[in-house]
Amino acid sequence: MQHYSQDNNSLNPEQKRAIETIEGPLLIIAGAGSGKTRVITHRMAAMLRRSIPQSAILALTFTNKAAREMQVRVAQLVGNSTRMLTVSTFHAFGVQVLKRYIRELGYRENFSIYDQSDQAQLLKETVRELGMEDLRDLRSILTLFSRIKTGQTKWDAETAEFRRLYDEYQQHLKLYNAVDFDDLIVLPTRLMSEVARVREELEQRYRYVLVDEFQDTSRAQYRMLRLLTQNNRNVCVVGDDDQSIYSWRGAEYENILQFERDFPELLEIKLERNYRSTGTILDAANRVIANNTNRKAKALWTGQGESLPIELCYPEDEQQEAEMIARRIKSLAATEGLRYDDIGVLIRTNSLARTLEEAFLAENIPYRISGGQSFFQRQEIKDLIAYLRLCANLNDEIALLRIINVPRRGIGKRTLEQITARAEHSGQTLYSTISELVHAADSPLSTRAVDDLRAFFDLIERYRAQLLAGGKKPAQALEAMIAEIDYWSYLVMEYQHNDKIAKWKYRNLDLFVQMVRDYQNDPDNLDVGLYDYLNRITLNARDDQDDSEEDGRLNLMTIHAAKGVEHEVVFLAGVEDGVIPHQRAIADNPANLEEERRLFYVALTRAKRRLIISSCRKRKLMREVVETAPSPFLEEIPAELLTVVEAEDVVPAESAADFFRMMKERVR
DNA sequence: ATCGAGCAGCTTTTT
DNA sequence: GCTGCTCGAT
Repeated sequence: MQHYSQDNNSLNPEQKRAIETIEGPLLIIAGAGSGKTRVITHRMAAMLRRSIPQSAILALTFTNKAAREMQVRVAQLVGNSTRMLTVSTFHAFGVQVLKRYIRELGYRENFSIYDQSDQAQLLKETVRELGMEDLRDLRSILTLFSRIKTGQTKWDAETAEFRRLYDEYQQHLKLYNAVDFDDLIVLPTRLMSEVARVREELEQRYRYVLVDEFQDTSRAQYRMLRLLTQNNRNVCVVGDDDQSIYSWRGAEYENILQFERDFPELLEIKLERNYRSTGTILDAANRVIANNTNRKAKALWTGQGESLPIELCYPEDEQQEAEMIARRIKSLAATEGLRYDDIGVLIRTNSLARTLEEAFLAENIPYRISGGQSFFQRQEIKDLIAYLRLCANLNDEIALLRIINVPRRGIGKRTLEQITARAEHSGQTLYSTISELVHAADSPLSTRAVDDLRAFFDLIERYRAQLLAGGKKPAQALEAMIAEIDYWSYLVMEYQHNDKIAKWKYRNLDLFVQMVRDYQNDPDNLDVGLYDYLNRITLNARDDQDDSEEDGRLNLMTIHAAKGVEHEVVFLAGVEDGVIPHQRAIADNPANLEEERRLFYVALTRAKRRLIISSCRKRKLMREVVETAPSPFLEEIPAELLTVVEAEDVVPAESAADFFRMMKERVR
């Protein structure tokens, strides 16, 4: 398709070397578009050909999507099933380890995984319990907790006031038999360093470890990796410091330097030949990223000669920008025979998506959006999952609190307060307190409250038995439960003004049941149960769509989500000062400017052939329209690589009226 | 116990 | 311009 993409059978000498070096530590610095994925998958295939058993190989990726793709590609290369090969994210791997060994830490195997909204819920509850009125910024507190837990931050005078809250938060997690995302990394690490048997078993099994997107590993992840590999020393990491864009989540590309120190005998290979982009695009990207200090020297080059200039245009506002992009996409599809899925529209923040989506809808362009709210984050789905989670782990208080009165069953604030007080007093979990109250002869609650509670208790007990009993089909049980709790009536009640929403939500429940059914019918999942499914859902929060069914669609995504992706044509929208670099990102720390530049670099290098950048003169941000200036990064692209296009030239007219006037003139 | 009005805070990125 | 939360009224 692309005349300059790499031939399927040929590998350049560096790639070959990377693939054939199987033993010992290996550091691959892989520039954008240098065939990184290709090298990793071929390397794994080479390992298998040398009779290294699948089960001895562990490949760690950054997203679930990347993991799936890698697994498929290796399977294609070896022409065989790769079921015993472990390809997963750090977090999913952590779950596996915890499932096997978490007892050593005093948890049980049916632990729940708390995502950020569960965490926020738990934090709120903890704040309330400690009687701290000052709710302040929950999110920044959670960020602090995360940094404490992963060892990025230590308690100091400034943060001391939250220490008690943190301890309490931790205690609650344990009591609920729940772990948060950071625990998925931190607890396995602790297990490996504190329990000799765990580490021995793991390193005996995983004798060969690969890590993709190494520049985005956190310190905690690196610690885990080092423990796992420092005896075997067969560890291959692949990364590019110029593409490190997750420092806000704890990524430290300095891990590359640490790796060199910890594995001094390593072999370092640089992949600098770019097979993806035209010379123009690559040149622009190189020039931009050269403005960053503190990077590993690297010179990407391509065999490609001259090519299309990068287009730059300045629409009046986001409306005009969106229309321009939509029409341009249509004309590209018509004149150049491009498929919509050859095109990517990249944005810095999710909030920019809406206007673009409207324009695509208006122009009938099928699109898919990655990022944004996931299916599993929707209220109705979270409700259902909470039921399942409670059945799986009766201690999961966050799940219990979510659904104890959803749909309404008469267990209101007062009743709940009484139960909570009692539970706190006796140091027991809410659920066992409920069990006690339901069975007790004398109860401080009214008869009616007890009856309502008993109905709830019985419901959970019954479905718990059904859902967990081997052989029984969870999907059927789930379906029966939805009917029994009459979630439909609940939706009708809640959305009486808008039965469309109610219907839509109910349909989502159906979809969810279908997903559970598909999962339980998949022969690959025969040996796994409800817990595994729930865990998988939590970890798969974002990329949950069936990509296979989405062929032929335009890709609209954040730059973060675009990592590892490439497109023939890339539109880069909203390239304004304050959007990229994002104002918030540089406000608290000017050093973040370099990360914003890397982000811009990643965006540029997604394009193979054509790059179209737009920067609006005005933009509606929050509630008001503000004048915007072009991103300073644009000045870092040499002018001769750019051609400025008038938005009006691309878009026939600003309004329908103008459009018709023009048409008339033409006819005349 | 439930509902609705009014208000606050928010939109940086995600496993 | 939206969501989620609190509080007061029923």
